[in-house]
Amino acid sequence: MEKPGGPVLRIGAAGRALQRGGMKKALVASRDGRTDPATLVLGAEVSAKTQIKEYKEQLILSAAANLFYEKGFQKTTLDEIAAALNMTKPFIYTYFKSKDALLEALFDMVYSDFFGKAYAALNSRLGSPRARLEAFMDVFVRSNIQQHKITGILLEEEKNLSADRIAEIRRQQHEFDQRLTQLISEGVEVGEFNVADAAVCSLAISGMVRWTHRWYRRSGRLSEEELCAHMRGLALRLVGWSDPSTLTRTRGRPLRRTFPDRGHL
Amino acid sequence: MEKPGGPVLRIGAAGRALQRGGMKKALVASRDGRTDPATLVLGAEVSAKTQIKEYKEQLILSAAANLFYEKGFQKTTLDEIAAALNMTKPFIYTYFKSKDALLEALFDMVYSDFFGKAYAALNSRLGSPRARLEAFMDVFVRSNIQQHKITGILLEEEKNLSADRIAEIRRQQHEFDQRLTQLISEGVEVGEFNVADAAVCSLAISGMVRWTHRWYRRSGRLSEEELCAHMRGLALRLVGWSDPSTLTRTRGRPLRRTFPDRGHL
DNA sequence: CCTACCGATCGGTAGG
DNA sequence: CCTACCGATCGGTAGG
Repeated sequence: MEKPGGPVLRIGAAGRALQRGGMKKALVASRDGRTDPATLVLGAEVSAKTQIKEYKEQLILSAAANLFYEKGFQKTTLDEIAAALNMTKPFIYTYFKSKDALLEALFDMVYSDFFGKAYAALNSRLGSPRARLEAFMDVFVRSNIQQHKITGILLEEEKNLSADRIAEIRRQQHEFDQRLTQLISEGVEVGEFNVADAAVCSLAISGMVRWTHRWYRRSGRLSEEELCAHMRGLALRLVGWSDPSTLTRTRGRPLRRTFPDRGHL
Repeated sequence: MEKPGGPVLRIGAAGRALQRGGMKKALVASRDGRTDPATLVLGAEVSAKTQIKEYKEQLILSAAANLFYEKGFQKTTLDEIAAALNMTKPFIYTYFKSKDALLEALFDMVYSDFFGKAYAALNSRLGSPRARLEAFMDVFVRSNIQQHKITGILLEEEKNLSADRIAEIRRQQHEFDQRLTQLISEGVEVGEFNVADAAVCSLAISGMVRWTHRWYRRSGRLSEEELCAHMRGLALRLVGWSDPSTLTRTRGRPLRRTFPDRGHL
């Protein structure tokens, strides 16, 4: 349902070169693998410079994210981030105005990417509540595991942001919860779902998914697809899904006749 | 199923006195409300001193926990903790040997209390898997909401502990996951539960419950009892519970005839 | 139980 | 893009 690898912190060939040989080799790898010829022809000098600038910002953020994930934001020093890039601290200050700005940039990247995709899945006018919930779960789970380092940072370093940013994040999180709750309520109205409290159910789903960043590893027993399938099935259980095509009604109440996750498990 | 208020950081009359008037008033409140006459008669001077010492440790930990929760461990200074107690920094050092020791003590308190209760519920030889799961959920949810500040600290400040302590915590967490998985597997074997992957199901339950510390407030819409009831019902859905007394078998497979959470919702 | 202090760390910058 | 540095913060302690 979604291509692997969002636009956030692609650590591909250049990222691996970075880990081996530092910033300079990474820039060479970048030119090899990522140059867009059209841009070079049309945009000439200026555009290439812009591209390199943005790429360096990505490399700095990538190094910062790795260290923030391993040691935490506060225990990571700018000298360490610079060392991971084979550079020195003032270099970072030519791209980011402060240590806090690095953390903010990481939040921006994930949030702008994730909410867009999640809301597209939740809101799509095509499809039953069940289909939309499944599409949403796919986005949600994949975002958590593909960006699992950044997901961890988002959860644990929130308090290091400015009060304004924290308020903004809480607002977005609240809207996210409301939209998922809304989808569940719609499912209840059309008789596909059956829940006592749509808000609690929505938060249960969020917790179940967000906790995965603590235990799931791509190198482990379950593939990404398998985890998604399990999580979709479990979400359908939480919303009390029943297939309208197979249910009969007893005193106005839908009676479940299939296992909600039979198709996946 | 469990009395409210575990032995961890009881912030009762003395704690409130602390917030109003600092350490000295809190000690007075302590003598009023908590003195055990038997101890005074038998243990005389020494025992009373020990009691006061332990009580001061509790007050320090309580002040530290509040600040760690609000600002995070690293951003909280010892001077701030001392100020919250109307004392100065060296006072804290007569009870704890370092800032890290404060965090470790908080972890110790919760872990020693919680795992004991949780394992008692999980292992009790009396009762069906369903009954044991419900008892466990009750302990798990209540622990999360009654100690919700400390629960938050446990989750977010783990990385500030020593490597040894982190390893120990991971080991305990892993054992916890395995025991819950074991209960689910037993339920599947006797036909009460129906899950594709007991380990994933167990982690889904943990995530669902642990996330509550992010959104549940006792002052909100749901009472503690109501939240517990919802969470029990949702856990039963996740494990695919079906009541053995009402199910019939079709090709060897139990067919669910009741809503797993009807009793609660 | 406090006053007064040390010493290390680290974010940030001047100047080239 | 680096060398070299400043200045503030803060955990921890001496001495009373």
